[in-house]
Amino acid sequence: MSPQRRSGLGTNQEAIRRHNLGTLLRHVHGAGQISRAELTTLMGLNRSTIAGLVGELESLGISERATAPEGARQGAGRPSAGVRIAQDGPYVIAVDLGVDRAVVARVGLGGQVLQRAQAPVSSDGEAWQVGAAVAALIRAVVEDVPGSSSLVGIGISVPGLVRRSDGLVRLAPNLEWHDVSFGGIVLAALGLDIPVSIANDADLGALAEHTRGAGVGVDDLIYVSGNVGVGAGVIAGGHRLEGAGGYAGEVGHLRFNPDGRPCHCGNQGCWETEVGAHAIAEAIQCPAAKVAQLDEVLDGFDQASPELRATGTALGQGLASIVNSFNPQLVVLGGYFRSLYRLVSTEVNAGLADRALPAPLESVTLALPGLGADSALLGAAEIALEPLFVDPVAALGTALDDVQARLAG
Amino acid sequence: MSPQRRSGLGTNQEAIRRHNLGTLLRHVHGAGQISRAELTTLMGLNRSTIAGLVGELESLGISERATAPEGARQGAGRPSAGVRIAQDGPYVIAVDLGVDRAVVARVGLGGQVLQRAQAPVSSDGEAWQVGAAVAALIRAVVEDVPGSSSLVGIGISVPGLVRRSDGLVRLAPNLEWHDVSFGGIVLAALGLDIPVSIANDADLGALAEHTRGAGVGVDDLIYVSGNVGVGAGVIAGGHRLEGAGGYAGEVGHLRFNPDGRPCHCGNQGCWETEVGAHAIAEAIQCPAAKVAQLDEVLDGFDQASPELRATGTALGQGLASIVNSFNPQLVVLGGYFRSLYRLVSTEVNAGLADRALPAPLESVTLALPGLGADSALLGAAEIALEPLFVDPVAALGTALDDVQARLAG
DNA sequence: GTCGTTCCGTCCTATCGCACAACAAATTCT
DNA sequence: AGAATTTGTTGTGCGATAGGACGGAACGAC
Repeated sequence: MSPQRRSGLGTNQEAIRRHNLGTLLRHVHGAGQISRAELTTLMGLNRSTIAGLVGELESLGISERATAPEGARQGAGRPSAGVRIAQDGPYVIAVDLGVDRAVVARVGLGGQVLQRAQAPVSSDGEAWQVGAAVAALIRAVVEDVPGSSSLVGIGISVPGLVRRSDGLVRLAPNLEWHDVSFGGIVLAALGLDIPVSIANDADLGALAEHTRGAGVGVDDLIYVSGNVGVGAGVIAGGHRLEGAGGYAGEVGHLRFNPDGRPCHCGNQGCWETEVGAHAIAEAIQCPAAKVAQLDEVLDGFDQASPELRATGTALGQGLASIVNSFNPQLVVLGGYFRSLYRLVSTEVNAGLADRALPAPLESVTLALPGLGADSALLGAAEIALEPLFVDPVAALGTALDDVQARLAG
Repeated sequence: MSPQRRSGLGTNQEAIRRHNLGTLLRHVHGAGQISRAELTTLMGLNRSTIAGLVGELESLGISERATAPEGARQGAGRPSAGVRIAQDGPYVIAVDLGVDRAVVARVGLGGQVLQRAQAPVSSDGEAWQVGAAVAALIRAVVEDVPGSSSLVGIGISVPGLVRRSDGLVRLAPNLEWHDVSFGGIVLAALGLDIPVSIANDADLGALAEHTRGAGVGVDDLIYVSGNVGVGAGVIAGGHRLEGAGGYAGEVGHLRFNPDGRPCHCGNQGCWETEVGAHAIAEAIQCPAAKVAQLDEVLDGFDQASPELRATGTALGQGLASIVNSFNPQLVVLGGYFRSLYRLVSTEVNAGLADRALPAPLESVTLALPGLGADSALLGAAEIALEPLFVDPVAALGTALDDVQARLAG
């Protein structure tokens, strides 16, 4: 997650300071609270340098001094002063657009959800209607913002293909969107002009699980999301795998069974036709109206039917292709796969072990999300916070104060 | 390809110098010759800083001053002095281990093959026999090394799964190797102790094509290699995609046709059973003995049979799964796919267009390797050179002088 | 052919960031 | 209670890049 993927540029001293300040903040953000001594070890810098950086962060109002917690003494010596995210520090708005509902949260550094609101969204709604609904939720969520806090940006998670160059939603099958500039729509509905980042829900799930979920410290992981459609987000070498256009991870349309059912993409037998929500709904005879809440329906089961077990096998076998392709250390099963895996973990594991190559198989683990259903939401917060870790001073400079007043007007 | 994937470390001034010197060298290496003015623009540093870095590189004996080439004047002003790789600069040994032959080359900075040798390798040979053969080739290749040149390391390309933590060859099906420490074997046969880097041939093909082949400037590309087995190397975001163990890109065992032929991996209908060398040999009724030279056999055709065209379709359809998963900007078809694509490009393109999602499809291009059959060889050189770009001073410090004399003794 | 323009290399100085050493402070261990 | 240990603070030094002044080398116009 280091910010630096500079192409071939050189580094000057100004860049050092930016980078070190951003990295320091990233550590504080990741840990919530951390001592200066730990920072010294982690970053490999001198005590005095860390002191200078921490001082700058405090004078920016981002962090504040904290005494070490009671229990955790580890030896002799003067205890190290703690650094923790400030109370009224900068925050972002995170939006998780689902198939049938939108969740909006105000999230501070450290990943804490400070305020939260949600509302149902009709699946046949026009994009501008959804945008208006989201804008209303955003207004609700900034109700009680302290005046000194400033808004850094908005992050939006969308269940669809998002072009990374400009954030255009190319295709969101379940919302029936084609080429929708949803970021612009939300900004227009708010009457604001601040940085908006949009990305695919599975990509953001992977990011959040990597930062503060089941995949902390794991640099190669995949978040497979069952969310009506099936998609994956990939963290490779500690960085998001985006692909040339931003569409990497569309594993739902991996070829699975050439004689299988037709897929909405136009082909036949895509993996999604076997493990997608509609296939599972059919396996458990769930009415079509409740497909969007498939996870809750599945949670109501305590035993798996043979049909459902076959689905589990298909899930495992498809994961094998993913494991062979990406060789992740961890595969996180998100969306309704969370509920499904609880019922048919045996079949999933068997299907995976059956079809994966021995070498990639031995290093991979399946896991459930550490963030529950909030992975994508917190991932949206992460991408909105990202500018702070690249250059804290600049990001705070463009952040917006007094959002509540501006939105009221 | 920037060296910086520092996890969460800070940067000190020493690191700046290292990084800038390495980045400068990387630019010279990539371009062969480049002017200081261009370096100033590319790296965003001051003229005087570039001058200092170039001076250090020259005093290290890595680069030398060059006058600008004749034709290329672009306007008024004093022409900028060129920087070019020194004549007797450091070099590496690159080894490309194929199924039936080994190629060894002495490669200098700039990617120039200075000397080259090859020999057939029996496919049922023990690893130590192959190691001895490779060692003999290495001795041949350092015959005429100038005394002032020093050897930085050895890079080896292997057609199999290589564990990245220690370079162990976990599995090389066509050599029938299991858990072979080939780097150690070669070093023992040479009686030397220098850095050895080993990696999968497709991974190295991707790296070389990215650095100096068909994918220069393309940060998301995939090199699909047909080399008896089928594998892929992935460059994502300008960096190698290695995966947790180093096994990423094993696309030969993607599920393709569940009712298909049995694969040596134990499953049925892997993609490799449709587009692997044995399948193609069958389609063109090529005798089993010539499977290893499939590319030459295919080059003898000038028209494709219906069976071969079906193989082309299968190739394209399988590529669609890869394109959907990785969203590359470029797919380079290496190994015997080079020859195959010349015959059945129509079918490959059609199969890809048929099965890939529109969004990833629109940004992808198929291409032949810019380095011909040398992709993996030059990729092996690249990984061996890598330490020079991370820290030129340190890498030169551990480099070996007078290799010829040491190997003779 | 000469002069002006333009761009580049070289030298010197300034600025900035981190490392280092010395000292003071706050705990733990004996 | 005192020694030992670790950390925060402060002042100094080193090193890397930036910036400006100067001279050199080529191009273009008159």
